[in-house]
Amino acid sequence: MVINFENNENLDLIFGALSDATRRGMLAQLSDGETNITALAAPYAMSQPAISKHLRVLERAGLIARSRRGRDHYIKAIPGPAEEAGGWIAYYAKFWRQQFDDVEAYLQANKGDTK
Amino acid sequence: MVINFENNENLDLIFGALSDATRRGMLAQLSDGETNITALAAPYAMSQPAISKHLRVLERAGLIARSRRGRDHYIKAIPGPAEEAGGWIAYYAKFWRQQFDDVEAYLQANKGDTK
DNA sequence: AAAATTAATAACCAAAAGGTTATATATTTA
DNA sequence: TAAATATATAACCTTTTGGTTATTAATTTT
Repeated sequence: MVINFENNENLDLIFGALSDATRRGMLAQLSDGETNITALAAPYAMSQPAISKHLRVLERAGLIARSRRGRDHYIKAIPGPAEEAGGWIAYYAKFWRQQFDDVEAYLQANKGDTK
Repeated sequence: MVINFENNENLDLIFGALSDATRRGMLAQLSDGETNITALAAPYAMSQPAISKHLRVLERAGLIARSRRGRDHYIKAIPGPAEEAGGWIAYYAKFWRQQFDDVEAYLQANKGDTK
C-alpha cells in the first residue's frame, strides 16, 4: 500500500492542529492517558471556551476522541493521524537530508582547491 | 542530550508552515534538489507574490534556504527543522499508540464477558 | 539601449484563528 | 430542590493568513 501524500487535506488539519503550543501541550499531557477536560485545561491561563475551541481543533484533525461519562468529557489521543503526519515528514526528510549531506561531502572533498 | 519539546516556538513555525498544501508541495518538489523560484512556482495557479509569501513562511520556519545567482533565487530544503518536528510526533505517538493498543487488547481479552 | 525576465514589496481584502464575556445545558452534590 | 460543577455555544474583537493587483528593482537577453 502506497501512501498518497499529495493533496491530503487531513495533513492541513493535522499540521495545523500541531502548530499551537497549547494543543501540543494537551497532546503531551494525553501521553499519560485519558483525562477529563478540566484536568487537561488546568495548566493553561485561558478561559474555558478557549480550551473548548482548542479541543475542537484537535478533534477535527482526528487527533483526539471524546467520550462522556456524566457531565465529564474524557479525552484520549488517537495515534493514527499524527503517525500519518510523521510519515510525511520522515518520507521527505530522507531526501532533503541526503542532498544536504551530499553537498557537505562535496564541499569537504573540494576544501583545498584553488580557484 | 535531551530534547526540550516544551514551549518550543520553532515547532509553531514549522508545523504552521507544513499545514498548507502549497508549501508541502514545494517541499516535496525540493526533494529532487535545489530549484529556482520560477520552477518551484510552476505547478501552482496563483500569483507570483503569493508564491513569494509562501517561501517566506518556509524560510521563517527554517525549512528552506535561499541563494542568489544573478536574477534567479535558488531554493533548497534544510532537513533539520522538519526532523525536529518529526521527532516531536515520533516521541509522543509512541505513548498514544501504546495506550491505544492496550485498550484494544483489553477489549479483546474481555470480549465474551457477561455484565 | 530597449525589452524581457525574475523576484520583492506595498497596499489592500476576505476569511480564519485565537482569544474574550455572557449565557445555556446537563449532571452531580449538598 | 437548590447550588455547584463541567462543558458547549453565541456573539464579539483583534491579529494572522492567504490571496489579489500594482509597482519597483535587478539582471539578462535581444
